[in-house]
Amino acid sequence: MPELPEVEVVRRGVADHAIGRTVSSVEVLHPRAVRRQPGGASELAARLAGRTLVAARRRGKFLWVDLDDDSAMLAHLGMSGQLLVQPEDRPDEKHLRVRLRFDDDRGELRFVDQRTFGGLTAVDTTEVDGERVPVPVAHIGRDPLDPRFDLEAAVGAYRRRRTELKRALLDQTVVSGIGNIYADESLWRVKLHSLRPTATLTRPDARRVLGAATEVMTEALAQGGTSFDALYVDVHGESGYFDRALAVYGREGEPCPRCGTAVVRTAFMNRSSFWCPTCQKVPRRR
DNA sequence: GCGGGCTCCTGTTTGC
DNA sequence: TGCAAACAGGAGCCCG
Repeated sequence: MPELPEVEVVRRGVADHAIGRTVSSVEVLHPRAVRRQPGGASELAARLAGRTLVAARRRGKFLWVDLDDDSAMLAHLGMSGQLLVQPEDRPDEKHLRVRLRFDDDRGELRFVDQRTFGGLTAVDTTEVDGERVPVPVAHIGRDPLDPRFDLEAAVGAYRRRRTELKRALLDQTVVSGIGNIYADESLWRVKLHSLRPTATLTRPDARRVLGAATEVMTEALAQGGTSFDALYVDVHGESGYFDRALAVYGREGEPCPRCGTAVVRTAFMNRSSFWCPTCQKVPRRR
């Protein structure tokens, strides 16, 4: 699943292969990929045609390209989305959803998405906290890799919440970029339980868990970078992120790398949490 | 305003 | 062997 590190790899690819180019046409092959676009496929095509891509930017798991008219092309990869720069004569991918052609012959940009949780939209931008961002991103918090990320503000925000720690980590409005995989890995690193009430977190606890999230995503980014192929804007998972050093995620029944206790999986918000029952004590009061 | 549960979707895996 | 159910999960939306 593309989380922050994978989206950053894609952003770099878009920056290298698509910036400075001018869109000539847009073809939508699946309406669900543009379901968040007011006006649908025709509106997306109308807003993008003739526009030049100015800069590739990211906040958390949201990726966008600034256009030369102060609007933006916003992409979210969802669970299975990819942005690929492909030669025009390359056969269409099975799950190709949107195709952007340019007014040059350096390949087309393809949005490919098997499970269609992702999407592409052309949107207005707005000023938030001294920075122009797409309107649908206005409520998304800065991610820990953002130079302007405010750690102490995030620590305070977590401690004010009346919820459980993992829920808070997955909430993109406070701190963005952390998904299910990195939430579990971060909690394991600092020996905290996913159900720990955020109200009982000490400031050092909150700093440690955010520090761990930053650390694990930085490490994954370093690995994701190595799988980058200059021919593609590549986020195809298989090669890139299965050799990540995951301690607990997806490792039910395997020994905890720290203490050897079998990793446990529990249901959480219609998905899974992986954790070590020895290192991560269940909070007494919930 | 905030918290929490539901929903969307499809290929793969698991279980009977 | 074959079919059906479970599973994966980000984020918008709606309700209390």
